[in-house]
Amino acid sequence: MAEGGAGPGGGESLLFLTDDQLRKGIEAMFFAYRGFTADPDRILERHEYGRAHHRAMHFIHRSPGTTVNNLLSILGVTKQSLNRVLRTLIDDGLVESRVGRKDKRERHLFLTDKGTALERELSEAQRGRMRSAYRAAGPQAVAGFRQVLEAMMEPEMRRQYQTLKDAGA
Amino acid sequence: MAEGGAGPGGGESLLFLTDDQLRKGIEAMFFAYRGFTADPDRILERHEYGRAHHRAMHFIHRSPGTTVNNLLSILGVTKQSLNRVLRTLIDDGLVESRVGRKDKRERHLFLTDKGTALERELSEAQRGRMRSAYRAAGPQAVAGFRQVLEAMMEPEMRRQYQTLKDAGA
DNA sequence: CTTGGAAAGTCAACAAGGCTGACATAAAAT
DNA sequence: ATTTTATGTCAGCCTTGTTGACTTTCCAAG
Repeated sequence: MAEGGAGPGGGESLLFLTDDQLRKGIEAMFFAYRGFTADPDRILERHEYGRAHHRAMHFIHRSPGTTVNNLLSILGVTKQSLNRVLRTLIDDGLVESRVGRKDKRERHLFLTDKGTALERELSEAQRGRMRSAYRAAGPQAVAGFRQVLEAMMEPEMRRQYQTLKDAGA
Repeated sequence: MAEGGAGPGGGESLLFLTDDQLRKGIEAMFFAYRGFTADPDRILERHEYGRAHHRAMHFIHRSPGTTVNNLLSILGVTKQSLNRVLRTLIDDGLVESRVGRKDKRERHLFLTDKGTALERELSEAQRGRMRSAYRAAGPQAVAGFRQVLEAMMEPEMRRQYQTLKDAGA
């Protein structure tokens, strides 16, 4: 099985971390991320949207009623950039923006039925690939995959991720 | 490679793959990739370059003397797009382009000393984060990480990755 | 109550880096 | 001699980042 050393005996950790091993990890991230986005990208192209629209829809679906500011901190882009994407989604009737009841400065975002349909199409494609990869690698590998990814995040993003993760669990 | 079922009780594979588990994997990829590129991005900004320059330098460093066409198929962009980046790197004296000895149509690409220095700065930052993540997660997790990523790649990119992986091993 | 600042969102304009299409050159292959 | 291949270049477009300036709303201090 894959080099890894692995097995029972974590003392090997140091041997393991040659620059070459690290480089392979870096390239694996690079190529895998391309695969990760490939299926949604093909669908988005047909609908004349981009990855930015997908990201917005994903997190609105994930946390319905979230505010623009919330979304900004999750996506890590400027509000102007997000706003452009959001505007086309609203104009096209995929997203609904409701003025806050308590604080009228806020806009609460929801997917419409049409938006929900596209989000499902996109996420089903993406989950399909993830499912195959998980099946091919096995449960133990999946646990390791998640551990390494989590350790790779910036602390602030890890907090965002944990919050989302816990909310959904 | 990891026998599909893995671990004690391969029967868990199916239970495991709820949409919620898959969604967490998707979000983990999203947030982790941001961390993955964060350090190089900061360095690149100081040098007035972008991620595209980093990618080109990485693979030229990885396979010195590679041709433009080779690089194109690895990076998966158009020649016009790559050329823009390559031209600035050549003009700035980070990359050298030598006419092929055997086939004079080809250009073989090399990092200059200056290019090597910047590449090292970038890759050291990136390896630093990868190393911490690997250490935090442990050798077994690393093996799983690599297995899942590999399974997630498009077949063509997996071939590219394997070739590079083997060449360096 | 009013006023001044902070917060949320919007509009305008610019830059990086993808893309396509058209075309030029040199070298290799037929 | 002709065609194909490898590379480079110009022009122009699109998406999605950016900053700066502005409006509306809220809240808190006077």
